[in-house]
Amino acid sequence: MATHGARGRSGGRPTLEEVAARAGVGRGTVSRVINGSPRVSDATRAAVEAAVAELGYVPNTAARALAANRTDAIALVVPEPETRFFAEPYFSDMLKGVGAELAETEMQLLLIFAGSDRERRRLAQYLAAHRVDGVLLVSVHADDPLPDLLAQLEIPAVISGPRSAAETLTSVDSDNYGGARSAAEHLVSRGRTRIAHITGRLDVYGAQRRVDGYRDALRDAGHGVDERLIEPGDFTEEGGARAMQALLARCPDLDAVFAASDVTAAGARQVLREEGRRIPDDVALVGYDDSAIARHMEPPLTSVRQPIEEMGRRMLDLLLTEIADRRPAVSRGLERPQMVLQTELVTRASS
Amino acid sequence: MATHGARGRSGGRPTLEEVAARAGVGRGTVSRVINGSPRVSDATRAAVEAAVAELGYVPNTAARALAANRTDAIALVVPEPETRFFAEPYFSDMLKGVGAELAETEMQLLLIFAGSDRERRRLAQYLAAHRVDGVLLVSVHADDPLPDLLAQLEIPAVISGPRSAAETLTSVDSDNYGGARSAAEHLVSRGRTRIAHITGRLDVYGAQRRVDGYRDALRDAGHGVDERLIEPGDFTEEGGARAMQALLARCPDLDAVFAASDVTAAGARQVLREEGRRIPDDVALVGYDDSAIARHMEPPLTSVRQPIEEMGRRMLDLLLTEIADRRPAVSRGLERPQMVLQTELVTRASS
DNA sequence: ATCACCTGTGGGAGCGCTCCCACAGTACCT
DNA sequence: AGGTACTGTGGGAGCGCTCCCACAGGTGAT
Repeated sequence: MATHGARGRSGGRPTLEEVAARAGVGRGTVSRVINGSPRVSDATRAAVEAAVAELGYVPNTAARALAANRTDAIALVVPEPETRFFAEPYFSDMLKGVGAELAETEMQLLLIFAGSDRERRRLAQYLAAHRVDGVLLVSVHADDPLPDLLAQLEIPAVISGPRSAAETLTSVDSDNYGGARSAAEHLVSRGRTRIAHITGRLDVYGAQRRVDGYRDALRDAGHGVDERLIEPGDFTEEGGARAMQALLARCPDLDAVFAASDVTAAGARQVLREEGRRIPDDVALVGYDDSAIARHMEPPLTSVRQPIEEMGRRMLDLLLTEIADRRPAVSRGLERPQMVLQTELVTRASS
Repeated sequence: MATHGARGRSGGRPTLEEVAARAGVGRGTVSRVINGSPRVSDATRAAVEAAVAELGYVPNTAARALAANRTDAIALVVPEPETRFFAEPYFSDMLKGVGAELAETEMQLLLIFAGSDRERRRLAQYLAAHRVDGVLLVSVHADDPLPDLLAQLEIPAVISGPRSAAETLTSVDSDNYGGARSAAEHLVSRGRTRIAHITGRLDVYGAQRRVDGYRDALRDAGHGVDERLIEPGDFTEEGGARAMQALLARCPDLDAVFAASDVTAAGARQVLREEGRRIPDDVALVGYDDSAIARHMEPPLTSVRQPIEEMGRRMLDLLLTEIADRRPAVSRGLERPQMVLQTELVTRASS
């Protein structure tokens, strides 16, 4: 077996050097072919490709990473316990979008949960070691230090819901304001006048924007805003039930509810039913997300659809661009892109 | 800034060399401390650790991987489309077990779906590049070529359900035979005499073993086995419904059904209900997996519990051992461990 | 005093790539 | 003929580690 090098290798994987020897060219040329550089003649390229095929050459990722100072991997970081990840379709849809887009590339996707303190410490260590070229961040709360850590380490990152209007990271979001507004306007157009809102977690910026949209829609419709019709929730089913109880106790005359998520709406529905209110006859109900829950609810739930898969795809696009530009946009003095995708109201029997 | 080396570096991450200089020791010594070698004096170790802390040194994974020829990463390969992964609690439980055990180590877990042909080709490439030190394989069908590829590449691997009694890979499994047997015996003890079985996909070895357990239990109870009471399913809800219809048409006198999964049982329940059979009064129903579905079914479903999380933990244990031994067990002439975990029948109102 | 044998340490060589400089060859101007 | 500019190519240097050989210094036997 014709190998060179001092340490006798035992017929392991072929190296660039061996491919070069076989093709009768230099190391640099093989590298150029492997990496798709245009500065190679057609004949040479063909010879190299033949040698690669004959030897079954596969580049050594570690060597490449060391020499080129990149990893060809990106992380999808979910700052939640795994349980929530599996429970909420939001995440799997996002993953699907990212995965689909990523299949076009040579990049590797890592899924990292950072729900517990321990996991977060691990993640920090991981990022400090620069084991990924970029990070996709979903579901981040307003006070999360993760984005700052990323900025400090100069790791390209894209966030799925900005933390505030002044988000410094590149972000992709759906139009929470517009979505909420369309839901409230829809209820107004159905002749409802006492429209309540169960909010999401208010430390999530998008939840605040939904409240804004709801408020503005009612005000512009000339209904005015009754603050007693607004009850905070937390995106969960129990939170929705709790809020619904509070609302019914406070305003028994309400005739519609706009919930900040489908899961919240499910909790509200349960309480409405127990209290003998018919949906939609007595109380119209609208949710947010247009998840499977909405379609399977009894009656089927009107809901605001977010293009989550597309958000995933766009996030990846933006991240890859940032990585290609090799620096976070801010350190190049550019403004961070803030992409906002439109929502769509899906009308069903509940309203 | 005190850096050496020809290519002027711009104050990037500290290297081993810099830590060594700071601690006043050699490169080798720092490496020994980092890797926990015992051959270092306490004083030196302390000095190195101080330097590491001061400089915020984090080892460069790529360099380590290149020099040591390992990646410190393992893959959990799911030969299914992502959709099924999220739909079936089996996978997330398994992931939880693996994740918990892995948190103890420095290893990185990759989640890889290989449902489509395209994804499988990608995976093959990935494995050929030896980008992971080992592989955890779940839900593999009898004719899957993946295990052979792994063996050929000499990548340590552990499989979650053996493909056959002659599985060549290290495997972890629950006692499908015993689990099915306990389910059937339970129905017998409840006085049922016409006990049907809806099987799983029969190209999955575990599904076959469940049929065996069912058969033996009935035979040993002196009931004999009526082959018309066995109907093939495929672990899905639709499959369960279809099989239930066939069974009712063929054997209207059946008084119990043992389904190969909870999801299958859910499909069967739907049909039984439509046909006006009461559960458990007319027909007793038993499932398999003891998933959330079983607890939430109406009536709650008796089911065979598999310790899936523990299976995940055990798989990881075995894999890490094999990696530490640095060769797949078979090439060292050892017999592959075949670990089998016990199941437990959880009795509820459906039987 | 000599030898053997520990423990702890330093540093050369090498892992398999990419980057980049150097240079041969060709083409097209002055 | 000489200059300039490009294309295609080879190969040195270096990425930041681990591995391992060499060796200093100590200890206890002969």
